[in-house]
Amino acid sequence: MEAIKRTKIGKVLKSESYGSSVCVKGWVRTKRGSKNVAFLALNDGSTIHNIQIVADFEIIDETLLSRIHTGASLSVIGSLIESQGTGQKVEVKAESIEVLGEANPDEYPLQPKKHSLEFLREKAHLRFRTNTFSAVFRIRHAMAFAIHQFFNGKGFYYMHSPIITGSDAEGAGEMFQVTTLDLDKLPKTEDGKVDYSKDFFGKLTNLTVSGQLEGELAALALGEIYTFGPTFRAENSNTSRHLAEFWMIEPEMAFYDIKDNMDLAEEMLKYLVQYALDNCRDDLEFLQNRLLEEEKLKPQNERSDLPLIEKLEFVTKNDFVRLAYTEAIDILIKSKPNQKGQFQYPVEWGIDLQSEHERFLVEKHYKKPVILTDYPKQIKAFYMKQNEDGKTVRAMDVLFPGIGEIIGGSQREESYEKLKARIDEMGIHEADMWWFLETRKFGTVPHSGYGLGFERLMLFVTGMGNIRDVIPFARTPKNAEF
RNA sequence: UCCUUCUUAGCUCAGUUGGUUAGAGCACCUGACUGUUAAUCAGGGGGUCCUUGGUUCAAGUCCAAGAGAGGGAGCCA
Repeated sequence: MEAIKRTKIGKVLKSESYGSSVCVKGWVRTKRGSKNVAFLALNDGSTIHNIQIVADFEIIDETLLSRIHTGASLSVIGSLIESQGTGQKVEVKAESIEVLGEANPDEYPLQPKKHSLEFLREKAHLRFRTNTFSAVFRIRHAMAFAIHQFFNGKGFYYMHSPIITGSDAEGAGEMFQVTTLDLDKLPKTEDGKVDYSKDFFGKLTNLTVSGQLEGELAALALGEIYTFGPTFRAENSNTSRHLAEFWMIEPEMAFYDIKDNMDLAEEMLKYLVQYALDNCRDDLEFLQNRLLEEEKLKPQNERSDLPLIEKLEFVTKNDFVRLAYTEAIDILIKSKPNQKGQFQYPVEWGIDLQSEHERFLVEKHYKKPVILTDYPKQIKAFYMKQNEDGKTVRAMDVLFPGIGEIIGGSQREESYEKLKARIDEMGIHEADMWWFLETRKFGTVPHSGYGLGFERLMLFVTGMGNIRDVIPFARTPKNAEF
């Protein structure tokens, strides 16, 4: 038979050229049979939907069909016809089927049924082949693409901050050390310490915990930049919201004050959510239905207020609440759970807000995203701009329902003296920070920036509950399989 | 790292106050069925009850330690 060019299944399903010959390739999701005919659901990743292949035993050899099970890969040539069944509009009546790769049903772990996410986490190499994960990773692509589109459209430059860093002053968490030294035979200095001058870079180096400091350097010349890359934290965090390796978007903007910063963050989040609504409809609908099914098993009070798509639409249509830390503490002190002593951690000015406090503000009190600003300086990083009150800094955290902090940022301290004083106060090694300080010495300007956790955005957009399920291969304590 | 729950067939799970041969549904194999929608119906094969040690006449079940996983917390994005 003459070769026909493959058409992706997403396109075939939208076609109405009945009678035309098509070639589709993909992986079998289910096989159903009766006496004279078999039905194969075929998926190639181009859409959440499968194409139904009809294999008439008078045309397709039954021994060939016996080699086909869930998971097998096929190339099918046939004619596109209007479906005689009710579940789909079009289907392919097979004229020839080539088995590209068999999948032994005794060994292939995926079945045409619901698997637990925990089970699929251990089969991360195959979970792309499930509806849920193919939807999640198509959306992940769309979000990454939309981020570039958003910033490019605003004249931001995509800046590549280094992955390996020689400064340990970033202060965002425990770091992974990078070395080529032989750990069994470490070179030592005279006083018995490791001699890093013998290491690859001639000094102690780590994987980055943030591209922010380098991002600031670029912003103070290019104007508006963003980074988007992997970030590494060696924290022993075992939660559904933390990874040891995750992706972060960090815009830095010259001449932006804290309000400009908040405006940008809000506009960006709404743009991204709207992009998903406009471009990932089928996948969102699938994930929404999946969540609704899952929630049927939960007691009423644990169910979410809105279905996924309505929740996303709500975010795009409503302004975020903007609130100073001091006001937030007031609200919390006067709140019912506090009056009734239901908070585990007591509320008073100066504390770092705990999950339970953030959740109260976002999920109970306002029921919408909240941007908190002007935190006490003691609980925030050294580079944040100090307010005139001497007590607070121009930090901003964007809090989302169900997720908590999705963005953390601030206006940056542009005064050389104030920044240096803060570095001294916090005991940061000044010699490592000379380059950062020089930007404030030479032509300093007010500027701002923030960090968006890409996987936390993914949690929100997909409605998934565990961050390990929105990144292809999760790196967490005691787990770097695949 | 802390608190808590869990670990039984390939998957999801049941297994009573400790008791004799450990079960179900799905998946797989065989057969039936005139186009199915996670097809259906009948039959069949399939077990290191997470590991180690202990208590007991007897442990899937009780106790201890360890491993792994889930949920919550801390750290944060």
